[in-house]
Amino acid sequence: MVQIFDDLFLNVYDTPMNPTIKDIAARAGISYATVSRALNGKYGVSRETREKVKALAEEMSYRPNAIAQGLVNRATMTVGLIIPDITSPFFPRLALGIEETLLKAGYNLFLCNTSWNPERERDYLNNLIQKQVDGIIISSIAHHADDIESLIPSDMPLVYVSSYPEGTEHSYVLIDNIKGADMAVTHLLSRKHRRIAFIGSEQERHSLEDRLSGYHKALNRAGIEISEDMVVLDKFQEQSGYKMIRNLLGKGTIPDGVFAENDLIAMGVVQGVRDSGYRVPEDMAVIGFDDIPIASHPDIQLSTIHQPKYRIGAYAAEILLRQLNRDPSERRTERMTLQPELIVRRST
Amino acid sequence: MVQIFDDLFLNVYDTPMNPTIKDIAARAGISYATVSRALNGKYGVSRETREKVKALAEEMSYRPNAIAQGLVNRATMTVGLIIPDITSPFFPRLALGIEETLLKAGYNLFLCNTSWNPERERDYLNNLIQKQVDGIIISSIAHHADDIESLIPSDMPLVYVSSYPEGTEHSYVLIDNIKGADMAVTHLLSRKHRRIAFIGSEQERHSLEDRLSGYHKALNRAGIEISEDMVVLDKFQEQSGYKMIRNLLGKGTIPDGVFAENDLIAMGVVQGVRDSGYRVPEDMAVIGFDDIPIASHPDIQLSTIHQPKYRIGAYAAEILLRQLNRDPSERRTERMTLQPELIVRRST
DNA sequence: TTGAAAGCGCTAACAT
DNA sequence: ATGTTAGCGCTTTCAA
Repeated sequence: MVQIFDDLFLNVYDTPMNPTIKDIAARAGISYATVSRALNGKYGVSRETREKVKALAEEMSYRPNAIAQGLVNRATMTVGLIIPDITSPFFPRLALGIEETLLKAGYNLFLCNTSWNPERERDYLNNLIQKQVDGIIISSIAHHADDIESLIPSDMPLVYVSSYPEGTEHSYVLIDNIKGADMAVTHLLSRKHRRIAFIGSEQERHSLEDRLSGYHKALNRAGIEISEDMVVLDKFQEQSGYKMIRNLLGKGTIPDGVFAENDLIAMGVVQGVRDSGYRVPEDMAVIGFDDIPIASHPDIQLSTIHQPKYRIGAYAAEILLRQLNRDPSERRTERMTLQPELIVRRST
Repeated sequence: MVQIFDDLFLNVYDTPMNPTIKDIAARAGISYATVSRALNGKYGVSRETREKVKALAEEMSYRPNAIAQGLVNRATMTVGLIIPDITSPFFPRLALGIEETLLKAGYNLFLCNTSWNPERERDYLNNLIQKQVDGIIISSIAHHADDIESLIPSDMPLVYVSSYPEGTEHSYVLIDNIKGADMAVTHLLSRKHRRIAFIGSEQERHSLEDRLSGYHKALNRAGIEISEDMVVLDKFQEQSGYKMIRNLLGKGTIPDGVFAENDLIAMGVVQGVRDSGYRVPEDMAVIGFDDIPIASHPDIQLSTIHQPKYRIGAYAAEILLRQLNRDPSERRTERMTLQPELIVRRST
C-alpha cells in the first residue's frame, strides 16, 4: 500500500538532486558500504558491481560530500593561506605558487586576506582551525610567535612565508632580507652616494627589521655614520613613500640616495623627489625591494632587489606537503632563505 | 584500579588538545547535549549551567568543529569565489569587496584562481560543491551557461560578477561594457581621430563581446565604416598589447587611435606605438578599460574607462547574501549594470 | 532544565 | 564479495 501510494508522487528510482551513496545503493540494490568501496577503489568489490556503481554514480551525477568525508577521515585535503594584502602586486604571486603546488598534490586552498589587520589575522586563524584545514601557510603580521601560535594546535602543520614572527620554532621560506638590503645600499654606495635614507612602513614585521639591519650593515661597512633622521618609518601603505620623502625634504634633510622598503614605496619616493624639484637618479638615486612587475615598465624603470615570488610560495607549499605526509612526531622544521638579486634600472 | 593506573599518566580531567563538547560535558558532569545548547545560546539552560559551560569552553580553548556542524546544519557559512587571475590588478579588488561584505555577514570565502583555464574552472566548481559551500560567486570564463551550470545544483545560489555566460538565468553584477566602450571610442572621435583600432584578448567572454559592440556602435553613430583589419584579437595575456600593435603597424595598418580591451593591453600598446616611432597621443591616442591603479601614475597617465571594482564585488556579495537568506523558491534573479566613467589622462 | 537518542553522509572494522 | 554496524562531532527532537 505504502509503496503504491509513494509511487503516485515519486518514482521509486527517482534521482534526488544531491544523491548520496545511499541513493546509489538503493538503485543498485546493494548496501551503501559496497558503494563506498566501489567508488573509492577499495579491494573486495567485483568488477561487475564496481562498474555498475560507477555508471550509476555518473548517471546520477553523484558527488561525494566532502564535509562528511572530512568528518570521518579527519582530513579535509584543504590548506589555509593567510596573506596581508590580496590587492598588492606581491602576495598574489606568492599565493599563485602556493596554490598551483598544492593543487598538483590534490589539496585545495582556503585563501584569506587580512588587509593588514591583526585582529582579522587571528579571526581567520581560528576559522581555519574550526574548518579543520590540514595545514596552514601564513605571511603573518604578528610580531611574536606567541601572538598567533597560541591559537594553533601544536599538531597543526604550519609554514611561514615571506616573513615570520620572533621566536617561532616553525618552518619558513623567505628571501634573505638582510643581504638584499645590504646589496641595495651597497649599490647606492658604489654609485658614490653617501647620504642614504631608509624609508619604510611601520609594520613591525621581521622582514622590515632585517631590511633595516642590512641597511645598517652596508653603511657600517663603508664607515658611514648612521643618522637617525635618515630613517623614516610611517604607518601609511602604498602611496606613502610620496608623503614620507616630501616630509623629509621639507625638514631640510636632503639625502642623495634612498633605499625604500618595497617597490610601491620607492615609486612614491621617486614622485616625491621629482615634485620637490630634484632629479632621479642624478640628485637622488632610489632603489626599492621586491621587483614587482611594474618596476620593469619602460616608463618606471625602478632599480630594485628581485624576489622570486612564485618560487617562494611554491617552496613553502612543498615544505607543508612534506609535513602533511609525515606523522606529527617526525616532522622537522625546514627553513629556506632564498638569495636576492640586484636589478639595476634607471632610478639609480 | 584502572582509575589509579590512569591517573599515573593522565589526569581524569585533563584537557585533550582539540576538545569536543563531550570533553566539556565530562568535566562539567552534564550531558553533551546540554553543552551544545549552552554554547549555542539556546533556550532551556539554567544561567548557572550556561556560565559554567562557557567558562569551561574558554578554559579548554574549545573550538567547535565546523565540519561536524556543517554536516548536521546543512550549511557551512562558506561561499566560493572563482576568478580567472589572482595576479591581475583587477580581480583581487573585486575579491576584496566580496570578502569584506561576506565577512560582515559572518560568511567565509573560498577563493579559487583558475589562471584562465576552463578545466580548472570546472574542477574548482565541482570542488566547491563537494565542499558544500552555501553559494558561489564567479567571474566565469565559460561562454555558454550550460558549460558550467550543468555542474551546479539548481538550488545553489549563484551570482556572476564582472562577466556572465550566454544564456544564463542567474544574477550578475557588472559594468555596462557596451556603454563604456562607446564612451571610450566617442572620446577618441571627439579628439578628431577617425581610424580607430580595437585591440583585445581572445578570451571569449561576454565582456569582450560587449566592448566590441560598443566600439561598433560608436563608430556607426559617427558614420565611420568599420574595417575588419582594425580589430585585432589575440590569445596572449598582459604584455600582449605590445605585440598586437607592432604586428598591426608592421602590416601597414596605421590607426590614429586605439581602444584597448583593458588597461594592461593598453599599456602594452602605448609602448609598442612609441617603439615604432610614433608619439602618444599626438600620432596615436590610446585608451584602455578598467582604470587599474597604475593607470593614474604620473609616468603612465593612461586614459581609460573607470570600473568601481570594489563596489562591483560588494554588490555581488550583497545579492548572494539576499539569496542565501531566502528560501530557494522565492529567490529572484537580480542583475545590476553599473555605469562606467570616462577618465581622460595623457594618452588621449 | 536536562538527558537519551537519532541522524547528517561517509569510512572502516567486523561479520557473513 | 558483500552486508551490518559503529562512530566521526555536532544539533535537535523527544522524554523525563
